[in-house]
Amino acid sequence: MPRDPDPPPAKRFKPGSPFSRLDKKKPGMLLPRAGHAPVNVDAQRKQLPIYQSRTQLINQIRQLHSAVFIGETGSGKTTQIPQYLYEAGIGRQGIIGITQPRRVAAISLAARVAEEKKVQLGKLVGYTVRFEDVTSSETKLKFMTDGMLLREAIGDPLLLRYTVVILDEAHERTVHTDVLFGVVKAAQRKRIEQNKIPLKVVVMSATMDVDLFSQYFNKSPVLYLEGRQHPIQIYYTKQPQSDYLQAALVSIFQIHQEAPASHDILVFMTGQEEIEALARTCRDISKHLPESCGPMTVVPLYASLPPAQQLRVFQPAPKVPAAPQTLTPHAEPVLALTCCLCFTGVQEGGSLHKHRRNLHHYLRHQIRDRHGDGESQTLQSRCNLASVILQLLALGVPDVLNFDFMSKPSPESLRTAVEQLCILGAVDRKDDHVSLTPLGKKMACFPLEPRFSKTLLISPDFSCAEEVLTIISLLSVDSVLYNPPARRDDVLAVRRKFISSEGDHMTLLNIYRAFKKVSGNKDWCRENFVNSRNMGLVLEVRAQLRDICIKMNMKLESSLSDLTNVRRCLAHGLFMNAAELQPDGSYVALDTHQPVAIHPSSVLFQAKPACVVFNELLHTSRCYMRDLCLVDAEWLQEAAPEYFRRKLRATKS
DNA sequence: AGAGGTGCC
Repeated sequence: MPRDPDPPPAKRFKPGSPFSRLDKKKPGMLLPRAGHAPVNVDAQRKQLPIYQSRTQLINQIRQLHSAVFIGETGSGKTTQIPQYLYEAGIGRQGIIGITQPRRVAAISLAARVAEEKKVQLGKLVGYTVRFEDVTSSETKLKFMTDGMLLREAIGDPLLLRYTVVILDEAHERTVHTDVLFGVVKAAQRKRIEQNKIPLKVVVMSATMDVDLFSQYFNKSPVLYLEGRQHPIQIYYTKQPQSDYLQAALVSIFQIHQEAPASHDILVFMTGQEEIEALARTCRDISKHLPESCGPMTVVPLYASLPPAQQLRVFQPAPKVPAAPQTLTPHAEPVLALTCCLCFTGVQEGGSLHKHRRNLHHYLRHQIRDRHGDGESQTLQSRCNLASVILQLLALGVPDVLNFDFMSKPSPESLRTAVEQLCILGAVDRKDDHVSLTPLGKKMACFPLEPRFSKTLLISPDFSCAEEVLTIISLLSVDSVLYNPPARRDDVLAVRRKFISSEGDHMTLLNIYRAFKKVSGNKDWCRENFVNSRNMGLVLEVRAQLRDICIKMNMKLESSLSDLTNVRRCLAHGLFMNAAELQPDGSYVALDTHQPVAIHPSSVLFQAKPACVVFNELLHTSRCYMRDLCLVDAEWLQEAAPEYFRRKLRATKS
């Protein structure tokens, strides 16, 4: 069928259009353009629209405890406001902390601001993300991930090192950022009550729906940051596009042909798979373009790329960065294509499923950005509330059930979370009062889900802490198993030598041990279809967890060849995630009695183990158990006799 | 007999 997408916006270049306005040579905005003539960063800073309102902004913030800023991407708010505050002497007694939802953003923003301040990164300007702390005693402007500040708050609930906390990208909310908001708000209130140096809170959002933020921070004023570096003009296609990937592709090459070579194109897509496919197609096509077109560099950008590759979008080149919806690089493209999806004309059965999934993905972001109601449900579904509750208790929040959440989780989900922590022995509950047990206190020290920190903490009782450290680290990162579909048979053949009939945990452990034997050899990884980057992360996570264990004086022993103890330990830690084989060959989860199935990726997929614990449940076409470990039913009983007695009663009644 | 989302500590 001939495809006839609407003429894309590039067709409409004409004098006075936003594109022709961009023809005026403007230096790159937020990031250095290495390779070009040296640019004057001071001059660049002064060109930012936000610079005009600098004095006014400073005067307003000086008088406020809290403020909410709305400024679109490109207004320069994230790089400039921290500097304005610092330059105006606001918060000089302490640190100005700027939180970001993502690591790459925290790192690249810090690098840019250090460049603007002409200082070495890690001195006046630094950043802190997991595994990387590029700060020093001199650091006054500190970019960090939200998660890092939340961790810091456990040791310092009043955030006394900070005089200003800037919560950036506030529109990208999760349960964790909601908790962070609550922690920051409480710290601010308590510091006033205790006559300590006040904490200024600045919330920055790219979207207009900031009423909730303003309300939450004591009806703080909302300040609008006018303008952006580059004007925006939105064009729509006249008709729905049956194949938005194809339409994007056509648009990309029309723009590439017509726009000046210095301009970049940014395409928003729904995920890694689409991004890689589009990048491949673009590269293929660009090889066969006439020379008059100029070269095209295609730079994919998504989270699972190595950070160095993610930063490539900031290098100057004619290029097409392809980014998922949630990742906005801090470069100003000449044109951003946001691809909306629709069902019209989607015919093939296989791709219908895919489109539906993508649409779902897309809508979720739309809904989350625009709609206040139902939001808390979306937020909850994305993360384990039990770990949030544990964290709150560790932060010293006295009444967790009535914590000042910006969007309150349902009482039922809160109850379930507390119940889970109770069963794990992390909390005690008397009437409505919930408190941390000594075990729970230790559990909160690990950057892990409660059931994993519990498993790790009891591992010395089974003399297998080293193995459990390894297994939990392996489960904490994206899979170390590399499964290119095109080489499926090779993968199966190579992996056979690691497979354990005791399940996925033991199989992963075998792979890790083999990897260590060859000292992390990259060729070995390639030959054995092991993702060496993720394996590298495993080593980092493991080292971090091990440090925490050592600080707690845990006895770190290895069970060596006998892995029964390891499985017993997993049974004792993961007993809430257990399932039993039924006479008809199906499985039932012992906790909820719901039917579950073994995920096809499990090494036990074709086996029929009588009793297993699993890592997580995946609700897709069915309810799948992922990462299974064979256990004895008796181990579960000895792990939590009371819990299983109750479960048994529930079954009978 | 058969899967597929993200980010963070």
